[in-house]
Amino acid sequence: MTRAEQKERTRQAIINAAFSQLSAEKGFASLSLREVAREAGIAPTSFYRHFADMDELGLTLVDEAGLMLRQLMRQARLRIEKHGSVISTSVETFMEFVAENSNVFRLLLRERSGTSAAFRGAVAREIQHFCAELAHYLRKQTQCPLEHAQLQAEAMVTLVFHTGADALDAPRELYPQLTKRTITQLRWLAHGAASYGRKQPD
Amino acid sequence: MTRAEQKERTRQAIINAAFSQLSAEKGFASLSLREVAREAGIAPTSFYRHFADMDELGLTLVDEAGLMLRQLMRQARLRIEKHGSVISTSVETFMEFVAENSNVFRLLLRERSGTSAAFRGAVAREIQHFCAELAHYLRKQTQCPLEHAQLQAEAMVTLVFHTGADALDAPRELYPQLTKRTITQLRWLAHGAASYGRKQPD
DNA sequence: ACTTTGAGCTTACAACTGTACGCCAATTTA
DNA sequence: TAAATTGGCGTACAGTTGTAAGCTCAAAGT
Repeated sequence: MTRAEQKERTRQAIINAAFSQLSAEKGFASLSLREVAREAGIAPTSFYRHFADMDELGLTLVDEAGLMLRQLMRQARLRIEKHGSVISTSVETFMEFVAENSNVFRLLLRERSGTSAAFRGAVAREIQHFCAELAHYLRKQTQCPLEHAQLQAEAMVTLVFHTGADALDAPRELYPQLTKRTITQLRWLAHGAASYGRKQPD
Repeated sequence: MTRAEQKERTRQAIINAAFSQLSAEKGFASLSLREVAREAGIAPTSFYRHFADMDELGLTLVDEAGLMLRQLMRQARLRIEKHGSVISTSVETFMEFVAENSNVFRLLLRERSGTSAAFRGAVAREIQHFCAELAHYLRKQTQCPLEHAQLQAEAMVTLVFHTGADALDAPRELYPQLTKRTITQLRWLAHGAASYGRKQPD
């Protein structure tokens, strides 16, 4: 089985090479097959033994990023159970994620509005997962109608993601301020949804 | 003066060529100087008589887009004075803008998280203008503290922009639904900010 | 032990990129 | 009218890209 093992290893080398070449100045679109192959330590044409396309690589990266997103949510839930305060804990956890995995978050952020419909769809699906889980959680907590919860979850995720995007261009010292602002926005939203909801059920 | 006149004309030809080559599948980054020159009807090297760089062209495009954004806000205000309902009128006006100028909106959306710091900065500035005007308006209307208004305006713009992004990939039939959802989110936010604000002034 | 498989390599090519250089011709200036 | 300026052109070059074709050779299958 050393055969398949070796293959998987260079496959990972390719994926790692791609991730490590992403940066603030370089998006996936401006990544070239040859560059990736070079950094992965293989010949350009060997790339095709693992991926048919750069697009296929990209979708793999998005999948991996989505996986990390789900881990993030799990971690947030754990912290909430211990620490209590739902909103602030969530935002803080998310900001940590962005700080420590900026390349991963940037990938999601960019390809969400990128030039490939397949990429956009993949990212949208990952974020939708995220929203759905959050909505489920909200519904348990506030016992509001499902559609309500979904709409609120979507807005929350939108606001948090936007803050994450700001964070990518901000020095670390500003993170507390960004976090605080976002927490306020989310509290407003939650409060409004709770009290306004009754007057306008649909 | 036919000299400068002619120059300005081909300059506009370049700008138009660039705009017309933007699409869902093609972002500014994947635009080539030669392609743009070809569509503008000039030789590749003639491009340099007008812009030092593709980047310089890009910043010009962003400026132009920002200008349209400000026109949009003016139009929204006019409609509000006639029609009343602030939130729904704003969202509807914005959705029309996105539908009719999708390439312009896409440019802003993409370069906001693009690979050029200069671009990101330029877009951020345009959106900040947008937010500031909205904040000014909110403050007049609700008489809340300035920081409050800015925070709320920022959240509103974030939510509306995000809906615009969704709209780019959605068939026209879904626009009313998207619009309705966003209006609800904005109402929640406004309501929450108004009532929650007193309890937590800062 | 023999054959098949397949990951990885080298070489090669055609397409495209940005841009340096120098010329032309028409407008503008002196 | 003579000189200077300048928008536009054609040519040319070096670099990069994706990928096709065919080889090698060690592991896996028989």
